[in-house]
Amino acid sequence: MKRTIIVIAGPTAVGKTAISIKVATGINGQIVSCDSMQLYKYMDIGSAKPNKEQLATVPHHLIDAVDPKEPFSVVRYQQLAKEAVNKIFDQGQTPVITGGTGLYLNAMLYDMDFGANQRDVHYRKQLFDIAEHQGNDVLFAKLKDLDPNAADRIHPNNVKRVVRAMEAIHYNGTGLADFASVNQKTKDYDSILIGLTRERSELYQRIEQRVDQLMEKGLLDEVKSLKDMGFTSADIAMKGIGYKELLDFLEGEYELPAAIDLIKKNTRHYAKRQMTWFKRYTEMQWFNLSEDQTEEDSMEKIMTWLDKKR
RNA sequence: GGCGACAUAGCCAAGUGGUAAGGCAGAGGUCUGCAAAACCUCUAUUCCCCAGUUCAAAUCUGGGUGUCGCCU
Repeated sequence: MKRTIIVIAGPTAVGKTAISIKVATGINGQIVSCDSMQLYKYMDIGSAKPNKEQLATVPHHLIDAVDPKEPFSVVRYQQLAKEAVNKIFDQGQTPVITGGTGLYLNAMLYDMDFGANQRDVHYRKQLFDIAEHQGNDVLFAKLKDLDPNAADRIHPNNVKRVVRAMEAIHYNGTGLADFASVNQKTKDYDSILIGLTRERSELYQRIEQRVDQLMEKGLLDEVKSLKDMGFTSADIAMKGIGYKELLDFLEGEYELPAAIDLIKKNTRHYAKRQMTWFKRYTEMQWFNLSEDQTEEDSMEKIMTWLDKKR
C-alpha cells in the first residue's frame, strides 16, 4: 500500500484547525500537529490549541506532548512526528500533518539528517559572547576562516546561524552540508500538500479578532499561572506570541492595551513570515478561503481536489 | 478679535542655505538543532499653498491656508 501523508499548512488564524479536522474525518485519518507551541503542555489558550470537542473528534498527535521546561528542537520533533506517522500508517490510516511551523514541516518532507552534528552549550556560549563583546563581524570572520561555504550562505548579523555553523564544524570538521544537497524529498512516504490562505486584509482582521477572543478566554490568567509555575522569559513557554507580551505587561513594562496591540502586531508579522515560507513549496495546492462563502464550500473544494489527487 | 508656536511619508520624527536621517506601520525575501526564533532588502523626485531672494531654499522674506496654545 502506498504510504501518503497529507499536509495542511497555512498562516496562523487562517482556519487550519477546523478544516484539518474535517479533512481527517473525511478520509479516515489522524492529525499530527506541526506547531511548535501547541506541542507544549500548559500553553492552551495562547497557542490556540484545538478544544476538547475537536480533540475528541479525531485522534491528535503532538499536542500537549512536551513540558516547556524540556529542551526541545526540530530534531526531537522529527523523531516524535515520524513515530506518530508510522503508528498511524500501521493502523491503516492516513496522517494529516497540520500546522504552521515551517521548519518542522521541512523536517517531515525532506531528508534532513540532524544526527551528524551535536550541540555544545559551552562552546555556543563562547561564540555568542564573541559576537556580543567584539562584534558580529569578528565572529563572522572566524566562520569565514573555518567554513567559507557556510559563510557564503549566512548573513554576518545572523548570529544564531553563524554560531550553529561553527558548532557543526567544531564537532565533525566538515560543517553544515549545503542546503541544496540535503534538500531531498524523504523516501519514507509520499506527500500531498494543501495550503490554506486568505486575502491579507481579511487574515489580519481575523488575527485581531482572535487575539481579542484569546484574551476573553483568559490568556492573562494562563500567563499568570505559568509565571507562578516558575516560568520566566528564558523559557520557551514565555517566548510564544501572546505570552512574552503579557509577561512584560505583568512586569510593568507597559499597559495592557499596549500589550494587546503588540500581540496583534507580532502575530501579523508572524503570519506574513509563514506565508513567505510556505510559498516556497511549489507542489503545494493553494486554497484561498476568502473566495468561499462558507466553510462547507471550502471543504467541498478541498475534498474534491483531494479525491482526484489520491 | 489680539499674540505666539507649529505645518516634512499612513503614523512619530531629524534636518536653520549645498540637493530629504531614523523609528513604527506596510511590502518582498532568507532559512538543517530554542523557528511563535533569527536575519536581510524595499518604501517622500520632494518638505501645506502662492510669490520672492539666491548659483543653490524643507531651511531666508512676504502673503495665504490649516492646527494647537495663551490672552480678551
